[in-house]
Amino acid sequence: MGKSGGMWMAFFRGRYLHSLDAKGRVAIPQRFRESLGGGDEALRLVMTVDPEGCLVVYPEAVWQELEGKWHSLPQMNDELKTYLRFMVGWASDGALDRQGRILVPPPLREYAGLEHDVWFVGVLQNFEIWNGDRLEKATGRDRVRSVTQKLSGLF
Amino acid sequence: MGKSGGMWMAFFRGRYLHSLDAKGRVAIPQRFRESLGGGDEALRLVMTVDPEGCLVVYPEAVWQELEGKWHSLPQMNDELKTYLRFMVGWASDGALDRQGRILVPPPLREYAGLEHDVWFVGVLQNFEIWNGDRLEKATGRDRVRSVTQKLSGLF
DNA sequence: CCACATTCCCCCACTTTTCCCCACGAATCA
DNA sequence: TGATTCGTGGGGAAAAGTGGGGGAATGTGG
Repeated sequence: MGKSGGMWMAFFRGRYLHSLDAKGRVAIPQRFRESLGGGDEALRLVMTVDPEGCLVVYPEAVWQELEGKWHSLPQMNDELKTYLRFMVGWASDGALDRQGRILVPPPLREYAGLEHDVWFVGVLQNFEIWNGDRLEKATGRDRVRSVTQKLSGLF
Repeated sequence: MGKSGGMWMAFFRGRYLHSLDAKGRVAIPQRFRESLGGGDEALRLVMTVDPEGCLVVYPEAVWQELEGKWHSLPQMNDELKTYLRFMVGWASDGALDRQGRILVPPPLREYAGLEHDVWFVGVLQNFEIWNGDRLEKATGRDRVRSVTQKLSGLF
């Protein structure tokens, strides 16, 4: 399922409830691990923050692409600097341990308000890690309905 | 009827009452299985949620087309992010087991309020899975009547 | 340069979930 | 009335997630 199907793009989909243990570790959903990297090698990733109040996780390759874009931008204005201070300043790169877990650094844990229960949410190219209450607010039906209305013209 | 008639399009039609077992599995109506995939191969599908409070199931091919469209849009847009968090964030892809059943992941089960009895409703390109009470409310005559009036110009 | 504390990561053990298989009963059709 | 199809239920192996002990690495303060 989702894995060897052939031309099935390696997108992240779905939501999973996992638990952050006392050491600050959390297991990446198996489904996401499959989308993370080729074969059974490194599985490196980059984690940073999102203004919505959650963490965002990119496969290393995707992140590098982003950095390339930022680096090649013509001029460095204040807005870009603010943006980079945010995205890059919070970024933490790492790898999965042998049990498929990552260690969430304390500052990121605090930023996203992560306690014991955390939600993983796949959004195609990357996935997010949420505090349950915040996620609920961000995906409430009322909000989704209005957004759906606006976007429905696009497809 | 409906099935082998020749140029009969493989749309989903009709409603069926099935039961979710203790393990969260439910059999896909045979009629729907026929419309799902070519021949007797994979029969892969993607299940997600609808703001109305039910689940939506797409054949894999239909879903991929949607993802392709989303993927081609500017990913930094907040509204798109909210939309993806909803549609993709709830998505679950899988295949039928040997008895033609799917496993409904607990979060989706809870979202749609699915207990033992669940309704399958075909709506052309995809089909939905409903809690009985919610379905009744969503398809009440009064509501349908007013909607029908609004649409009457379209066909 | 050397204790000491802290952090991180490996390994192991346990519980829960998922999935594959077989079997039964009702309905349908010949 | 026998055979086939379809929906339902459950056993059991495999996989995935969780928690904790302990050693290596890192960093800090004398």
